[in-house]
Amino acid sequence: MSTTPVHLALSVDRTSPVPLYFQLALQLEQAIETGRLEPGSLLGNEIELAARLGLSRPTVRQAIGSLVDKGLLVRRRGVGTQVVHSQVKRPLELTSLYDDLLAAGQQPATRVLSSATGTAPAAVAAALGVAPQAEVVTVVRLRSAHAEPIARMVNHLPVGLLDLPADALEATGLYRLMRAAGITLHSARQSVGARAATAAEAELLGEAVGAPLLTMERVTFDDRGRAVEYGSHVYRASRYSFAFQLLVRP
Amino acid sequence: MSTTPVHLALSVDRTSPVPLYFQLALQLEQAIETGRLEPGSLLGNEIELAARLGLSRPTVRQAIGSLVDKGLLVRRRGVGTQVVHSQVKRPLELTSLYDDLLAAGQQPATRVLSSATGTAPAAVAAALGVAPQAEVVTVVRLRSAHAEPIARMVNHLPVGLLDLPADALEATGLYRLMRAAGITLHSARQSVGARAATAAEAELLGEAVGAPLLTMERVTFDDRGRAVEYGSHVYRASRYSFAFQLLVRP
DNA sequence: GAGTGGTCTAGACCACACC
DNA sequence: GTGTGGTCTAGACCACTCA
Repeated sequence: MSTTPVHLALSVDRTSPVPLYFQLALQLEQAIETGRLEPGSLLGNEIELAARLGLSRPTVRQAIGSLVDKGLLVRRRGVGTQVVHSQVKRPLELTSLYDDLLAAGQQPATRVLSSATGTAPAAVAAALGVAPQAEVVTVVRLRSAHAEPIARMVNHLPVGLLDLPADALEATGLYRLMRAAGITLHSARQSVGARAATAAEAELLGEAVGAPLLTMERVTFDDRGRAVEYGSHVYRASRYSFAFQLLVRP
Repeated sequence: MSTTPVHLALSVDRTSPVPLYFQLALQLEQAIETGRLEPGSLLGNEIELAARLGLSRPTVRQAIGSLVDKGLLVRRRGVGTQVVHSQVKRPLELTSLYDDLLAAGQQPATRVLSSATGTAPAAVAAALGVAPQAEVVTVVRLRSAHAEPIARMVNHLPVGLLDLPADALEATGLYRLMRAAGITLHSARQSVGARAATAAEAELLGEAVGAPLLTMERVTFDDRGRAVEYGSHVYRASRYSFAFQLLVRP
């Protein structure tokens, strides 16, 4: 007999267009986040849960499985399904400096330093997977928060992919513009390092020459496999660092 | 009628203890990696694939779904399942410097500079979630490749979790020791930044004072939610950077 | 309209953990 | 031995895409 350790008010609405497994996953996730489902507590077995909700077991498993993938639950054969103890925030996402700053309660501001179309340098063309002398749009932006410069961001995009009016770029982030244009971001390959600031960078960012800068290069692909953006950014190490959570592959 | 765009030699062995969906996923993944399934090609519909292999559709879906989660395939309703164009290597894993260097063909060498048990500083205790004056093991290592120093790594672990003989630490990586001890790593929260080298760091790593260093702090949790390790590492920016691929959450 | 993936059901047997 | 998750089946209907 199962002990049904927690009595949650779970229910599904079969008239809703939202998939049943998704409704259940949503409610479980909320119960975990609000603490109604305590860390370490057992969820009760899948069969009983399915019976209680009038669902089939595969549907319940699909809901639970999605939360296991998110790292919120852990399944143990012969034991049961438990809520993870550690506070999993969110696994690493395609971080957007704009959104990061917003989330941190800072007010991001952007100044477009230049925006031009021209032939791609060899390294950029290779990263984007376009012909060596193909035309690309190059945008250089200075991102600040609280009137303090944070980063210089250089982006290259294939021409014709997206309109990039300066006022839109100064009002929001590049990824938001892409998503709004119907581009589905799929994956990115990125590299994070550090180096000393050049004279020009020091001047622009208000650091000393030789000050440590955090660097990131990133190629982003959409779901058709097209490279949609190549970025090469430098951040003031004194003002910014990347923080993220990641899950170990099972 | 479906066009069956690719003729793959797929088969499953029902006498094997390996799950059928996993066998299929493995073969599809291999076909993608070797190029037999070309980027952009359609996989053929799930029903037919199931019939061809003598499997049920849910089993085939489970195999395909696992590759979609890995970012190797993209499903489009009404269209089919396609191989992604971009070469997805592996999503971000819990990177181990030891394994990174091995994979890069370098020969990692480790020197244990110190290893001691003592009361945890407040910041360390907070990160590990142990009592403020609890005992922790602190290990300091110098990691090199090709006789060139790469990083200084400082790790704190709860006492009693794991035996850490110096010779084992010099022969392999910390995470490998943990896994071998039956610890299942689950998630990690980490932060990557940069700063200038102190005199001691410069001396140890063979850099100039003030040279840019890449820093990483990381707390790692096991599947029971216990913090099993807190690390604070510095890398020579001139010799190392983090490269990884990530998937956009769907 | 034809073809695809998305969702869902009601069972079944197995492998593993724990008592 | 008992209870759990892990795997698998053979269907079904729906929603979306594209011609």
